Amino acid sequence: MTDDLLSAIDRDSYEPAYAQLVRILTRQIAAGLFRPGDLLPSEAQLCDRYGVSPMTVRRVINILADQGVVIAKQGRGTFVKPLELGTATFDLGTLLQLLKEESNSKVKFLEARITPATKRTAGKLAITSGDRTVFIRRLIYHNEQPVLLHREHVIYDPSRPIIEAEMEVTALRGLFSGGSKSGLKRGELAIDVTVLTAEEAILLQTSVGAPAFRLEHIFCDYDDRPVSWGWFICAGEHLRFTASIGVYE
Amino acid sequence: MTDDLLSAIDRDSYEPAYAQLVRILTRQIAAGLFRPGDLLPSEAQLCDRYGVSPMTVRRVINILADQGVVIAKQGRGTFVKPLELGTATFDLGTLLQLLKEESNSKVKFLEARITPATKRTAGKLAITSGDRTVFIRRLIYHNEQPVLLHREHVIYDPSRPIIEAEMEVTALRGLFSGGSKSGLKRGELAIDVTVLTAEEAILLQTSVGAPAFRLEHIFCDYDDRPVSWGWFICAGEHLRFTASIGVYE
DNA sequence: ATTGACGACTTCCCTATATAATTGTACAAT
DNA sequence: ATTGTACAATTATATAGGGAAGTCGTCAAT
Repeated sequence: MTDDLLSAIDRDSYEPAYAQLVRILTRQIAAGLFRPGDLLPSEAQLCDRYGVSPMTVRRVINILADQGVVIAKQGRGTFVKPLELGTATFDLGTLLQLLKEESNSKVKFLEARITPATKRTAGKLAITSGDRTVFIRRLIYHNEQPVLLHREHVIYDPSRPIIEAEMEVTALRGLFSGGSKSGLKRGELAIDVTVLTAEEAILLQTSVGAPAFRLEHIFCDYDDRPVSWGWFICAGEHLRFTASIGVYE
Repeated sequence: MTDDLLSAIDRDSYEPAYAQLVRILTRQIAAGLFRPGDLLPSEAQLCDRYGVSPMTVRRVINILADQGVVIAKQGRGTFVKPLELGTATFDLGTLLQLLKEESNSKVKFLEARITPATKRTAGKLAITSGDRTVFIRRLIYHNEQPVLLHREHVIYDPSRPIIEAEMEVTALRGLFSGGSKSGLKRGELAIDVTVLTAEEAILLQTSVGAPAFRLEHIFCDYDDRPVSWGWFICAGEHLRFTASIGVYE
């Protein structure tokens, strides 16, 4: 208790004042000193209490607010937010970490050929059915073990000089680390569940019917035209998305 | 072009200056005026260009930076970030939206009984095997159709007054909207894939072996002790996680 | 009892200014 | 060639304060 009350900004620290105050308030909330629904001290009070300027306190409140820890209501005060499932966010960090370590991972090209677009592919890429696309299949290994199967359709259009660069980017390495000259503007991702087909099971060296993630992606260029559509298949045993909600000290 | 160059802060607008500038810069980036890797105008230049104070520009840069659109490097400048898969974040918004509309969704209690903890449950809840827990099974309907199956183990310990409140919170409604008096501090979530067992398939009125999401959760109280462990099962056909990366105007 | 005006308090937005920290360059000294 | 120094440009942090806008209670007028 007294520890929390005695906590103060250390002016000699390399840690900026605002960061220290974020830490202090977060810890106080985590310790239960302020519970969900409680009113935090007003900004003026925090200024006096910690000897910082209003702008600094505002900055701290803003940070806590878009961390989702508190919510500030004009004219009323700043309140501690309760635990909400909806605030949980999952990312691809775990998936990508596997592949970041170059040494342990490698990519095997299975196939790359030019083929007319099916109706479905044409729909996804906003082209007309029968237009030519480059179809690519890759197998990504981690520790000598196949983990990801990647299928992708890339628009084949010699009139677009972008294409060449796309192929680079789509070379996975670029996709993950983000090549600077990509010419890609945005992408849409979606996660589905599926069960492995016979072909997929063989490639991924596991059993048919096993549950798997399917990560679909579409990338668009600066004219908002789709350039590539594809998806990764990953057996469930190799992947898990995790998230945390609430306050962590 | 000229449109982008002529764009200015409207002082009479209700939209704050910082928000307007975020919008302006975002649109310029989305339009390809600044490409990945490019250097943005310096903060001083932006001040002159748009007639705002340095603090306001700093706020704008900060917002863009933690949106992942740009990255500011001290002493060098602010750069436009390339597209990176790792920045994609998925949330439970779609899942929860289904259940927010009270009218279309209802919860059916299947079971709630006190039972000794198995080894696995004890491990998850950090109690000793054989301790009593409350086991709960629920079925969540949306539009008269079963969508989610929920299983949960809650610690049964009369000496903890929290328990009573937990039961409230765990009453789903509270879980989603976040009861203010929850007494819960934090939670861990994980998404797995699985295939439906016979029992699950019957309850969810779909077929055995169908792929499904499994959303596991553990909630802890203010002493960091686990209070409840459980998971939702959702057939894949009803759920899809989506995310976007890149710049949206 | 209801309404309306006022004031106290709060968060929100913005300006103006100053100082520190980091980086890169140019140039002189070694 | 390498090193060191000085300088300019940049972002990062912080101070001090003012006005706008929202909320809530008080108190007088109706």
